[in-house]
Amino acid sequence: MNLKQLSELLGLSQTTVSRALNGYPEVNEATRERVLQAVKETGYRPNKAAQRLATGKAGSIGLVMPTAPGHQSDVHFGEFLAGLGEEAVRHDFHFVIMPADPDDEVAALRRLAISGNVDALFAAYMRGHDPRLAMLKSLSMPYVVHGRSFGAEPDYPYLDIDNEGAFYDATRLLLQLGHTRFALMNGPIHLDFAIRRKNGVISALAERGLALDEDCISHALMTDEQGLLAMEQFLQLPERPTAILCSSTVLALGAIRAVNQAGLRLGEDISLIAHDDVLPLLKPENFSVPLTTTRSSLRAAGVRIAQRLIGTVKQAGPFPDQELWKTELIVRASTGPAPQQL
Amino acid sequence: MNLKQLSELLGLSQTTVSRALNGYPEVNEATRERVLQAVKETGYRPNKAAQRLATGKAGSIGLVMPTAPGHQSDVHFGEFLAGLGEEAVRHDFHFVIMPADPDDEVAALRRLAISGNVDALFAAYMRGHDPRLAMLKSLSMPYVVHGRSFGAEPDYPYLDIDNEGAFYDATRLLLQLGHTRFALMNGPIHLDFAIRRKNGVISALAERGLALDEDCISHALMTDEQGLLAMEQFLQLPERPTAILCSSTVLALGAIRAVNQAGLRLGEDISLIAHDDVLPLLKPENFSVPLTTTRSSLRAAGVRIAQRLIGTVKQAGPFPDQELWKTELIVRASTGPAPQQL
DNA sequence: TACATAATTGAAAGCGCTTTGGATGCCACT
DNA sequence: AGTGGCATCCAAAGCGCTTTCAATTATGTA
Repeated sequence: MNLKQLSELLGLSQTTVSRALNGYPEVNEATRERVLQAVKETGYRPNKAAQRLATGKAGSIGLVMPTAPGHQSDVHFGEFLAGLGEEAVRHDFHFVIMPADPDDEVAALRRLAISGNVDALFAAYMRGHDPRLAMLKSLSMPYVVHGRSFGAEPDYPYLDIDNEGAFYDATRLLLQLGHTRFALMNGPIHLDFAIRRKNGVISALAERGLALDEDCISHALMTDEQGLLAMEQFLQLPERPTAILCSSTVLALGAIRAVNQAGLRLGEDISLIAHDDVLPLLKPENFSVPLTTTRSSLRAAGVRIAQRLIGTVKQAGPFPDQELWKTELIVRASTGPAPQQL
Repeated sequence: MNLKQLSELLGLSQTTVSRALNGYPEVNEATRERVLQAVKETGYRPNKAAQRLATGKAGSIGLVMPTAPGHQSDVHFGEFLAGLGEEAVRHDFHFVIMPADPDDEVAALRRLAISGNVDALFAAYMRGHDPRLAMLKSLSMPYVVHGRSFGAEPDYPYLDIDNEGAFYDATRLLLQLGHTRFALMNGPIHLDFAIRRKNGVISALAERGLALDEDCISHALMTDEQGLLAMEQFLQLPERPTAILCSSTVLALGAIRAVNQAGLRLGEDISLIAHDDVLPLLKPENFSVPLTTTRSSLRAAGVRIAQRLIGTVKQAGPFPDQELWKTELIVRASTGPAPQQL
């Protein structure tokens, strides 16, 4: 069943039927009713490819999924996608996911844009001086970036959380509890959020005249395995840190195992604050010692970005170009006063 | 730059240029070279929407992502997607992801098929007597199902792992170690794999004249939280089970926490075997007591399904319609001889 | 040399939709 | 009666590609 058949069935022109379906005003209400009724009866669905060819609009947003043989799938990606999806489903939008080698993201993004398969683009895992920004700007297609790109002019549409503020606040709390020896378990240093979180820690420490030793920083993929390794390193330092800032609850998972294996007690010998993306899989309140966290829902960010993207495509009102979400600092049992010096 | 412009530039007809690009044999090699060269210079990219409209092929496979406000995102989904992606990227395929309410999957699948946006479909999270099978069969579109549907005639293309065999083998191992009191922490009972795994356990026990008590079975979402709760229940039973079969390492995470909190030792007081989907996030060898597992890579399954789907669309040789992968039983420290009766 | 055959190329007809640029009829108002 | 305005509707021209059918040229055969 296509438009032509439907219009013949109704004794109307394709034009009128098309207009009736797309809500144009110049069609008689009675006629519109008749068309809608016929659609219901016949189960007619417009062919998207034809619609797209005619309008240029696709009803979909494109994103690049970093993947490669051996590339670890990322829990955070799935969670964010769920948020995007939750909103997309309300507007009958879908995603076109272009899998791409992580080294090939710029090209993949361009391919996606040129393919004509998408109306808007989305990019995440931003890096410092990210080359994708220039590429996105050069396209005449709406886009929103999740995160920011350190070092780049902030003149692009983004949604980010206040990573620096989060880790600044977390560090301050630990300072107030009397800690003086800090360590940071961070994500890969080329990623924007890692840079900012590190800056947050450093500036809070600087206010007390403290510095963050290079030995007390780890940059690694955010897996529990890396968390374990990093923490083992920290614990072997001559001046063992007592306060740990941790970029993910996933890292914390491994870190805490290391703490336990060393016979130390979390929240007493070692205080730890992790950033919590609100992954359903890893609830900080369910850890055997519940985790103090800086919290911001990754999924909520997905919902919001989908809103902005879809809204822009549908020309539904202006959206703020830049949004910076504050995080919450939630205190649980993994933080406590610094142990007394012996 | 479109086909017309390109062909004018070359002084050829659109027909010839199109043929040159799509590898048709009836075009002179010299001409083809000339065309390919021009494409490189101009950066011409065929408009996918037009291509699709003309051919009916879209170069994409469709899948439904179960999602809804409050619906937990699933680590397993992301991992599987990564596998699909890894293969898709090799063939310049992409995905169209249709987010849908879990109760609405049949309709979502149909919408996806009718939309004309995809060449093939994929369905997962199969249930017993799954209604999607009839729907998929009625479509004239290639599809592959991940998992099977218990109770339905197995005449549809699927890739599944031998869930029953896996849990049968695991149970047998525990029996050989002298265990007699078993419990099963399973996924939601409506899911196919849960049904089969339960059957595997029951049939292995039956061979020794043992039965699985209803109190010793839990069916729940596979989160660590549910794992914790289920294990707490088990531990309070008058005849505490000593052997636990567990449908996911995620469940095991919570279960083990409960074991520790009860002051019991894993691998001594309690033996546990979990099914391992090879999630990068949760490696069983990294658990504080490394886990004995039945193993089958979810990601590998994704790769294989993408292969079959894409291969079918491209008409690249026949593929087996039904595949059943054996799992590996890998023994680590979480299993040990049954504790002596006191 | 004449004719069948193979190798190349093109013109044009769609694919199913949207949208431009009229038609048409009806009404109110000069 | 004549005019302009309005509400409806339609014919037809694309959107950019593939593919059928036909034309043209080159090659081989008798």
